[in-house]
Parts: sequence; C-alpha cells; structure tokens
Amino acid sequence: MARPSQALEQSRKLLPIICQVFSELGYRRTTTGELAHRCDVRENILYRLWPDKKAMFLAAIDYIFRGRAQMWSEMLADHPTPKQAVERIVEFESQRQGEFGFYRIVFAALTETDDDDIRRALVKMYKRFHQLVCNQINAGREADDQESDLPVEMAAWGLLGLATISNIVRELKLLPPSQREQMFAAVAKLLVGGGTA
Amino acid sequence: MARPSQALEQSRKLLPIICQVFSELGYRRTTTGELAHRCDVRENILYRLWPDKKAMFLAAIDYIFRGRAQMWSEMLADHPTPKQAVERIVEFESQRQGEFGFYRIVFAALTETDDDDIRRALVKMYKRFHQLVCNQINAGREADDQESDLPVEMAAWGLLGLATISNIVRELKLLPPSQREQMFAAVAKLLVGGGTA
DNA sequence: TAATAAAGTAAGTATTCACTTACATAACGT
DNA sequence: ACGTTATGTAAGTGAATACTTACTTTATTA
Repeated sequence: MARPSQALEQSRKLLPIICQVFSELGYRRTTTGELAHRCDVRENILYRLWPDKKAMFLAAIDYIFRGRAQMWSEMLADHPTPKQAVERIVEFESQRQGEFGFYRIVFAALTETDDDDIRRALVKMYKRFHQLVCNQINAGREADDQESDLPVEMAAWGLLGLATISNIVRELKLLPPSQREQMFAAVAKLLVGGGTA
Repeated sequence: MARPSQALEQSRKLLPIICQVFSELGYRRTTTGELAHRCDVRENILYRLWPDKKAMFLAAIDYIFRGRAQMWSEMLADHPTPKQAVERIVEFESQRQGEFGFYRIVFAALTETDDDDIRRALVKMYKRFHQLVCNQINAGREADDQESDLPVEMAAWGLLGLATISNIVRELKLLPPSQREQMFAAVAKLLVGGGTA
C-alpha cells in the first residue's frame, strides 16, 4: 500500500545511544526528554518505537548483554585453545571493563528489582552469563587436565563478583588502573585455577 | 531559656527507618513524602533535621556502614583467635547478608556517583571496609602461619566482590539459600587461604 | 505563670517529567 | 497522480515531587 516502516532499523540505530544515556544517568534520572535529545529526535518518536520508558530500558539491558556476549564469543573464536581464550577474556575484562557501561546499567537495574519485568531481564542475563563463564572455565580446566577443589559453578560466581567489584573500584578510582588490572588477574587466576594450580 | 532541642535523638530514631526506605526504593524513587509517611511525621520535620533529601541519603549511607562495621567488631571481640573470628564473619555474611539493606543502598548510591558528595561517601566507605577486611585476613593468616600467593589487599577486594555478587544472587534468587551459602563459604575460603591452604 | 523556642499541622508552589495530541510533510505502492 | 501511511514538529497536560510557609500546640525554664 504505502510507505514501509523503518522502525526496526531506527531502533537499532538509537539503542546504543539509549544504552549510553541509561548507563550515565541510571534509570530514574534518565528522562525521556534527555533520551530524545541525545538521539536527536523528538520524544514522541521514541514512543512510537517503544511503548514506554521501561521498555526502552529493557531494550537497553538486552542490547548490552548481547553486545558483551558476542564480544566474548568472538574472542573465543580467535583463540585456538580454551586456555588461551580464558586468559584472553580475563585480560580483556581486566583492562577494558565497563567500556560499554555494562555494570552501570546493571546497577541501575538492581535498584529496580521490585519491577517484575526488570527483575526477569536481570535474572535471565545473569543466568546466561554465569553459564557462559562456566563453559569457559570448564574448557580451560579440561584442556589443562586440572583438578580443582572449587566447583566450576562457584568459581564462575566468584568471577562475576570479581568483575563487579573491579568495576566499582574503577568507577570510584579506588585503585590506579594498573593495580586494578593486577588485582583482577591475580584473583581470577586463583578462581579459575581453583586453588591447586 | 526554653525547650531544648531533641533533634539528635530524633534523627537517631528516624535513621533506621530512612535506611530501610532508601534500601527498598533506591534514591530517586524514594520520595520525601514516603520517608515522612514511614517515619510517621510530616515532611517539614525531616527538613528540620536535614537540609535536603541528599543529606538524608548521605546520613543513611553513613549509618549503614557504621552498623555493619560495629557488628563485625562485636563478632571479633567475641572470638578468641583471629582465625575463628574470620570464619565467623564469613559464616555470618554468607547467611545473614543484606539484612540491613546494605547492598541495596550501595547500589542506589552507585547510580549517583556523578554527585561528588555521594561519590565521596562511597569512596570513604569502601576504603574503610577494605581496610577492615585486610586487617582480619592478615590476623587470620598470621595466626595460622599461612604463606600465600595472593596479597592480602587483593584477597580483600575479592571478598568484597564475593559479598556483592552473593547479595545479587540472593536478591534475584539465582541460587537457593543453602547453595548460596556454600558458594560464599567455598570461594571465601579459597580467597582467605590464598591458594596454598 | 509567662516568655521562649521546639515540635507538629496543613496547605501551597514551582518545577519536572512521562506521555499525548494535533497537525504538517514526505515517501511509497498502485 | 493519488491515496495511504510512515515520519517529523511543536505544543500541551496532568500528575508527582522536592521543598516552603504560615500557623498552632507543647514543653521547658526563669
């Protein structure tokens, strides 16, 4: 009949910007006006792409998780042995962590966990991330014929915790970058090695 | 002259309630109206105790840090050897963690880190906490004549990260309580032991 | 008891913000 | 060309909210 919708393309174009704003300001402080301004469109255009502000936030969570997961899988594909891949991921996370505002969005979401939709999105994200990390630790350990006291699932939670505090340390400048990286690497090695490395 | 001010007593009475509300709702979603309602006073009474909402939040951060620190020192005083004390704290944290909304307030604050006052409060809190943990790990290791690969400061950050993710796991019910406790205890042991236990 | 200041009540205000509406224009299929 | 629908502009709205003000009551002490 008439002009075809480009809503999907546009939302794809806008999502990185929206992520950026949410990660800078958190959920409540991010206004739809600011989102529109940064996207260089009017508010009602955002409301034609998503039903409300919450949907924009949920889309941002989803987008940012997918971005991080894809980045990992690319890194894994680039490295021949699982051991190298794990080391590479640890190194990457220790250095360029938080580059996409991942944790800022997570923190914002964590203060909204009494909203069922946001809670569900977080739960799904954490479960998938934990699984991803488990798989990698497993691969790394098998390749190395490592025996360990610490079950993989626990080590994976430990790593997620380490990544979290490491971001907090970065955010608050509690350590200079090089020390933070060393800290991340040392603790990660201990967790992945499992105490008998 | 006339009636003496009981502002200090009243603010002490109100602070736990204020903490509770901030930890339930985060910073932005907590309204001064809700604070007043939960404290069973009118808004302007809160404004006579603190100059603005931010000051109430900062007071809450301070209060909650002090509560946790005191709880720890009491536990430490109760146990004869440092080793026992560390184990007791780990056990306590693994089980009754988050009881006072500590981490919910921290998360709320972490989304407001571009406010200098809030950032400063967080930095101070983390530094003091890290120091506390360092001291305890040190005491525990010395008492045990443990040598370790992992420097104490790093192990302490690891523990803070573990406590953080453990609270997220609890908050999102990512693991049943008993598994979460086991996870906390196992990873904590590894970190405190330092890989050569 | 009377002066004084704290504690409490209740209404108000200016602003911000999520979301809407009314309308103009531009692109596509037929 | 023409009707249809997406895209864009601009103004508006009602509710929420941080903070204030004007006033009454209560407790304390000189």
